[in-house]
Amino acid sequence: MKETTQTQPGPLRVSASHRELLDQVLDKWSLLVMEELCDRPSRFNELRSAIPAVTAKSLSATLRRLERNGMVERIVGDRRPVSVTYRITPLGKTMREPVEALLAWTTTHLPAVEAARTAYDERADGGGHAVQSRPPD
Amino acid sequence: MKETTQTQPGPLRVSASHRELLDQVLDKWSLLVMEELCDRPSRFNELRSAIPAVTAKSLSATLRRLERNGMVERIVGDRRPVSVTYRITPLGKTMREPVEALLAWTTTHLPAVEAARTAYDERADGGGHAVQSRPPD
DNA sequence: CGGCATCCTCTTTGATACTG
DNA sequence: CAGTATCAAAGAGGATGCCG
Repeated sequence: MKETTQTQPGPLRVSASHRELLDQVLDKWSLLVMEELCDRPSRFNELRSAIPAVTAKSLSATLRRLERNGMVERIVGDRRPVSVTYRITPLGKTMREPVEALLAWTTTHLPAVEAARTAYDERADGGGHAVQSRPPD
Repeated sequence: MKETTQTQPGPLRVSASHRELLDQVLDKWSLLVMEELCDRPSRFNELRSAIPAVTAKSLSATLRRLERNGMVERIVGDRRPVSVTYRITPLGKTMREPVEALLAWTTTHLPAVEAARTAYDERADGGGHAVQSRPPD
């Protein structure tokens, strides 16, 4: 394990601006889209194919939001039936590292989380609360 | 063509399980609650005071979800008017690093994002799309 | 092909009130 | 104090249809 990073001093301040930005950038479809665009630029319908569960409306909204936040770039070709390509921006690329760290965390700890879920569900299922007494303060 | 030939950086796989876990742990109130509990254990109404915008219902739901996922621990004191304390678990602490990395990212890049937003809004306001021709493919 | 507009539903959230 | 129950409001998201 590498614990070279700061662990105990962190303020972990979650301001409204931070929250809003995370909401816009980590929402349901954004991560999938960013994942695709990190690999290569894609056109609208390529993205739809790559992410079958997304509807045109949601994809469109996601792309516009990401574009507005400077994460992706919308490139319109001058062909006839219009061809639009989306590409990740340099700013968008900077997001990759922290997001990957987060994803790595989920990969590492998902088993522990699932164990906790099972334990919790069994506890709730069995009857009352199995809690130990521990006087606070 | 290259399929999933990810190069140097990590895979960035966003599976359904990852997505679900992130949704449970990064949602609207969870980060605020975790932030509080990282500092010190707190009781229910302490958390309500610390996070004025949250309702009892939402806080309750958030805490139960975090508890189910093994991120926080619910400790019931044996006093008369019941005192319940919430404390972060070791598993919960492991989340702090990647979350802080993400928060640091927002802090670093929020100015760039806001600039992008302004530029986008002005572009949209001015009229149609200011698009440059760039033939894809 | 790449969208946006409309309608409609389903989920989430908040306000309020009540309980152990 | 620490919640739960209920209702109302809001919003995300899907389905469909049209347009450049």
